[in-house]
Amino acid sequence: MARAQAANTDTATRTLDVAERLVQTRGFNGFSYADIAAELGVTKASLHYHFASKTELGRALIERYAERFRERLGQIDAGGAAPPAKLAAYADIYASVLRDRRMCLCGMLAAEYETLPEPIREAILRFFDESETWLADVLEQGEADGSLRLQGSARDEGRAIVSGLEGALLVARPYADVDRFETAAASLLKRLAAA
Amino acid sequence: MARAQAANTDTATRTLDVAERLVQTRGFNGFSYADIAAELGVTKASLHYHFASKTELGRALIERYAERFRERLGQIDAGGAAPPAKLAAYADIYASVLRDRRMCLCGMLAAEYETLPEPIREAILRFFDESETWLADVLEQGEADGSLRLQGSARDEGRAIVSGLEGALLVARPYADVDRFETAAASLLKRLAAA
DNA sequence: GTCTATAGGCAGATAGAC
DNA sequence: GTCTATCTGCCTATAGAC
Repeated sequence: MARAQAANTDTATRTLDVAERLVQTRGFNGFSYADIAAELGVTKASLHYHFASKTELGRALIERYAERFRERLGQIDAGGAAPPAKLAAYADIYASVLRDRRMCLCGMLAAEYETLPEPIREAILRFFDESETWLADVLEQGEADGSLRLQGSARDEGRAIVSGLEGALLVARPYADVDRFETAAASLLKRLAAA
Repeated sequence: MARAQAANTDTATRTLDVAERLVQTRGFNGFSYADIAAELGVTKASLHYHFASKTELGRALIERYAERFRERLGQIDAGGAAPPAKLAAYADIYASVLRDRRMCLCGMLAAEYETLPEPIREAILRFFDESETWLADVLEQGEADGSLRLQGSARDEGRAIVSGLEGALLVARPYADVDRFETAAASLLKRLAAA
């Protein structure tokens, strides 16, 4: 993991890549070490060398996913767009997940929440909390500069956006219908546009 | 199943009751025949007598769930309330699911969609289709009588409501926070209220 | 309709050689 | 860091007695 490895091709990273896709498409209870091993052409024992337990693998998965999500939020902030455009860019993160025919990693894990070990549970809640905090900030900016009009508190509107987008992903995926998602997302954001 | 059984206490019915709760809380891949058998105090073999395969059990589960959902929609219609009140009653079906600390059965299965056998997949899509059709009707009534104001088509607004409520359930459940759901649901419906 | 017994497979995980 | 081999336990499902 350290040193000058070929960054994206070491076994640990490739394991995370495959496991991430499997969780996002099949759920944490819908794949096994054997699935990953077969796809990478290694044995299950090798995987256990890098991630001692499935719980540890899951924790690492969320951590990397949240970190990348955080980076994308930082890029949106750095772009300096107006609040409505920031919200659209936020929704487009979700759209890109669906175009990959995946569910949001943490949305999927939220469904399985009751079956998951404690370290994973905590990480899921932190992920949603971060999104909600970032959205609340954007919504407050928009209210301040007059580009957005909120009906409830920034916190509550932020929560409605997160859950609205997660639900749009959840339902659109069985239909394999990106338009279905786009329409729901647009309707979600439209109501915040200033009159 | 037929005859004059004590309606709600025969093994088939009790199996459906327990399995339904397990799917709604843990997912289809998160429980086993052994879990149900232990809770009912019978053996796994007995369960297989009533539901030969887990797939058959799942199909029966959705069928009963959809039928009961259909009945509740019928009751709302029979109540003769105005469209905005009908929407609130619809959202309250979801709230009652969350109060039971459950996810919508079909929302849970939507997450696991890719891992599910074909008969179950079909039943999930039919469930969402029915809700969307019913909602589109209510929304059109509301637009006609002036009690609701739609921004998009009735079909699209209906879809946004279904996915918005499913997402609100999905995210609120890990937080075990009914208020979180209520707030998101209210915000979802408020924007349809006539000016 | 429920039971005992069991088949056959896959799960997550570990020991120890290389 | 990857392998072979193996453990233990659970999974869905079936056969056949009662």
